[in-house]
Amino acid sequence: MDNDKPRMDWSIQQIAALAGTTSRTLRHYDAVGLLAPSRIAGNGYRHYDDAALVRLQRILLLRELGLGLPAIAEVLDHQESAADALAAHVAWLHSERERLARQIASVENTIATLDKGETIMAEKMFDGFDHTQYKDEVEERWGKDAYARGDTWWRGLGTAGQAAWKERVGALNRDWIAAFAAGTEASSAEAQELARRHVEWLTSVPATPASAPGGDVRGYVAGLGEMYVADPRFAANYGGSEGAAFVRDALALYAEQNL
Amino acid sequence: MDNDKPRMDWSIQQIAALAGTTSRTLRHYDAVGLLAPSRIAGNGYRHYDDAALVRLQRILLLRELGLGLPAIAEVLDHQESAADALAAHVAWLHSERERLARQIASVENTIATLDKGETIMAEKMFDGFDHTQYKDEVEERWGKDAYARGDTWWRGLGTAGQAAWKERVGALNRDWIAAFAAGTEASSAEAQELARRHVEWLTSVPATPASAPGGDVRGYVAGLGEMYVADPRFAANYGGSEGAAFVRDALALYAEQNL
DNA sequence: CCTTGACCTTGACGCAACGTCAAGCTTTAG
DNA sequence: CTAAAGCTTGACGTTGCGTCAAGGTCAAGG
Repeated sequence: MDNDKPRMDWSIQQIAALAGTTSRTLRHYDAVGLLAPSRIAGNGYRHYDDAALVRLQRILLLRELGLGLPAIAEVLDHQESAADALAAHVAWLHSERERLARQIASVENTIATLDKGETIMAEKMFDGFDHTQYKDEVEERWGKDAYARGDTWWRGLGTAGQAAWKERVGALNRDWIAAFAAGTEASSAEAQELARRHVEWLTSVPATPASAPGGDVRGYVAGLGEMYVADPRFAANYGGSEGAAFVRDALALYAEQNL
Repeated sequence: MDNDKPRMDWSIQQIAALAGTTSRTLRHYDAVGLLAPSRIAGNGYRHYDDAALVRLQRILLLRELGLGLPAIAEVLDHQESAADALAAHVAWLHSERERLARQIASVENTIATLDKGETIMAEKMFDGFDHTQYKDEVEERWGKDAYARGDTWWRGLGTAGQAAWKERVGALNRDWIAAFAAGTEASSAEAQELARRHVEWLTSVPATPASAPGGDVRGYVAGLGEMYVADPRFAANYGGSEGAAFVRDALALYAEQNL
């Protein structure tokens, strides 16, 4: 008879205990407009009824699933179809998990390197990179002038600058290898971000057409990718020919879409 | 000849570019004591040398691997063996990845539930147990004093204790429902084990006669079983009246044989 | 009437790691 | 000489509350 409409009236502590949260959280939700008290007494005390409890339960459920408070508000207030919101959320969760996988690969890679060669990172992080080693290639492909300019730039860096630059290359290569080892797609956002970094790196070297004012950056990047695959010395930097192919594909796609 | 001792001196922007980061980050590292400039000019400008660059490179490498700045400082300053720190870190990464996996499963589970029956997550209401909701019943059946004691006990648990307790109730109820759904007999070992857990749970609540020193535990348990069937609010916790009847029978048998 | 003591209120800082203005001084290029 | 860079410190914003801090409210007890 009188239980058809349960007229509940809880204090902030009580409803917090009922829902398994804290009063601070309730005040926070009130502050951000996610859950207002059903009633505020003359003394300023917050009071909640059963409708508020239902909403609170839903909020906490969605929060446990990892949604942010704004997203929760979207679902509860503006008919944002919980299923859709959760579907989008689960996609984000998957990408996060993949990111962790890559980072794990990267860290384990670094640990292995540390265990093997005790050379702590930085010094000869990238032993495979000897500037003059590619003198002939550079001259042949992009002209003597290019090499001369590059050489001047390189020696101008000083040993510290060179170490820094090599370290940067090493980090980039490690990330490429990690991404490849994790089975990342060349078209994925991660691979494309690597491609962006790669191009950024290329254009920072004044010895290449990529950094020339009117240079054909796009064609240069594409050609470079092919060289990575064809030349075993380069391919070695990317985990062999397959890894290099992965780099090439990612670079090609990036060049096509962004350059 | 002259390159043996590189005497470098870069501005904040220059070293930032060399290392592939921003000047803001450099100032931040200075502020938190992770990397101080090698020199500060009379005009207040920060200047960095090659030693600072090496340190910066190491910082950025470790940061890319996901370490926090305090952890990085630990590694760089107090011989914290990079390999050990990274090993601990990779363990943390794995646990995070597993957590994401569980969350993904949970979200997909919820999505499936939403797709099937549109019963939006209201079912999870009350976790099957709302303490104050049954105030009247408790007072009527076992006296006002009992409710007061129970309420005191309940609030004395603290949020953590309450959450744990509710989780326990939830697990018990889920197991009851699962057993009922599986067609388990009330007299079976499984059902009797559930009944034992149920009584154990009841006697842990000081608000009931079950936990009183000379209380009539047996009669209490029997009466409680009847109430589960008669009261739809309780019955709902056990999969409807039939499920509740199953619980009642199992409890009655257990009380008869063991109490 | 006064005092606890429990419960309530509104601030406001802290956390991680910077991004992003903002206001103002210095140096360099034209 | 002036405008454009480049530098400085200062401070807010981000995510979701935990954690004091200072003080008002209310029922019970001396």
